[in-house]
Amino acid sequence: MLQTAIQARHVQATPALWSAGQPRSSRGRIFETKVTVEAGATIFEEGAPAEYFYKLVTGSIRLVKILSDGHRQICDFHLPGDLVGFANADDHDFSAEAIQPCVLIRYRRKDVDTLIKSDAGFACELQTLTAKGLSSAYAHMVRLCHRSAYDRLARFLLSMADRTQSADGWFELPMSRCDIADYLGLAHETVSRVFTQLKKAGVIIEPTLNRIKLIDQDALEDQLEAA
Amino acid sequence: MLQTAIQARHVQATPALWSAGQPRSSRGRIFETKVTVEAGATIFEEGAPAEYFYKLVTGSIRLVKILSDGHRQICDFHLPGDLVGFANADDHDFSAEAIQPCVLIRYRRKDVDTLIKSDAGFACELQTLTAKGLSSAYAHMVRLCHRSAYDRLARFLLSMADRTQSADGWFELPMSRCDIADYLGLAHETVSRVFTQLKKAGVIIEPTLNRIKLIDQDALEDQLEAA
DNA sequence: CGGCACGTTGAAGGATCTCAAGCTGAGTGG
DNA sequence: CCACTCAGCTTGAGATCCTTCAACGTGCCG
Repeated sequence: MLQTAIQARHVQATPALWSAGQPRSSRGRIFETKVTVEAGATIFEEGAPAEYFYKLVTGSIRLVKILSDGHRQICDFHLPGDLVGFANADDHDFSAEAIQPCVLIRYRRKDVDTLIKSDAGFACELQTLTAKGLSSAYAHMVRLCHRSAYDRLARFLLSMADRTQSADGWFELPMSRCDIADYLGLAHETVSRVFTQLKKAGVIIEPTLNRIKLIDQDALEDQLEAA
Repeated sequence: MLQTAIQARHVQATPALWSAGQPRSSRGRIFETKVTVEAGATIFEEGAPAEYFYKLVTGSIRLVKILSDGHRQICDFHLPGDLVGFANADDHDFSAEAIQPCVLIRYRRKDVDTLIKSDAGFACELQTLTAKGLSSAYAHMVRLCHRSAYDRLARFLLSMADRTQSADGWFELPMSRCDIADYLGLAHETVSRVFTQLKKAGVIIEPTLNRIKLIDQDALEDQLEAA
């Protein structure tokens, strides 16, 4: 079992990690805590009381739910800038697992109301980030409702490219084929098959595992449009 | 073509529709507008500038996206109390269509920052509602990732029962079989087949179309757990 | 009565899942 | 340096479930 190794320290004089240059505080109270976790660590567990929520600074995270039949489902991948663990419920509906080493800013959920009331800038940003999360959740539903495995994977790659690709068009998938399968609602064998199909068709190149470039992004988008 | 027939009037002296008994206002400005739409009307259109967002008071709404291949997808059903049209983007990603006659409270998006800053109670409630939307979006993903049509529909019915059933266990589905199919990523024929399967198995009864009672909700939940 | 929208049912075909086996690369220990 | 192991990835073959196409039923409304 991977043991969670969370190192936390209060942010006293760090450079701008949130919107402001100064750590969020009020009347001497510190509301932000910087947290570091290693790859594979569990940040919070499904079913546990939702004491904290986080903003991801570096690294990547998967939101996992284990279904009663033992299947694993991934509901979201979080990248830097995303809000993590801000669900409605008192308990977490999902586990959050670090795919890579991560740095996060941690907030106490019960401070939310205080923070919103004392800091309108925080309130606005929190609102914007939550709405962004909702918007990306809807985008994922659109992917999931596409019948064909090819469509789902192609659209997933396009969105990952949008989120993470560098100027030369290359990007790195932090997650495994299994993670992708559990995210797209496919068997991992199917994901693998579609990957080779995409490579054979010259749609993508992948010289080493998970290092990817879309050969003709526009053509791929058009193809998905037309289909 | 169904024409949108939106009747709007400023809320001057209505009973409590939002959290407070008084319409939201600040320095003499009115921020809330009550809006009435008839069944089938489009409240806002995919691609249009997102000038307003809404809180649904009565009625039901579907969030629709037309895919490039002509397929229609429904990303969400909204019931009273839900926030509608609060996406991140400047333009709406989806159309919102009234399934039943609806009453909504309308807000101007560009007033959001002002409202958050001037009214902490509003800010907190907005935040809570958005998080609730995110949470229900994740719940829907879990449904969508279930392979079998039976599972998807059964879980959908359970969630609709949770949201809308009265004390005696009966509830009314406001949407058509086609709507459900487009929501669950299934063919409408498949939805129809599973409905008859559920009825023959004695899991549900449906004396008139869309008026439903779950015979043994716990047993159904257990069955889905076990599967 | 006819038209229409919606729902149901049947049959055939196809896409994905499951099970099973082989492959690759990294890490380990002799 | 090589053999071994293990996890993750790839590939193959058959079975299953859903989709598609098509026909029919039902209720509503002019």
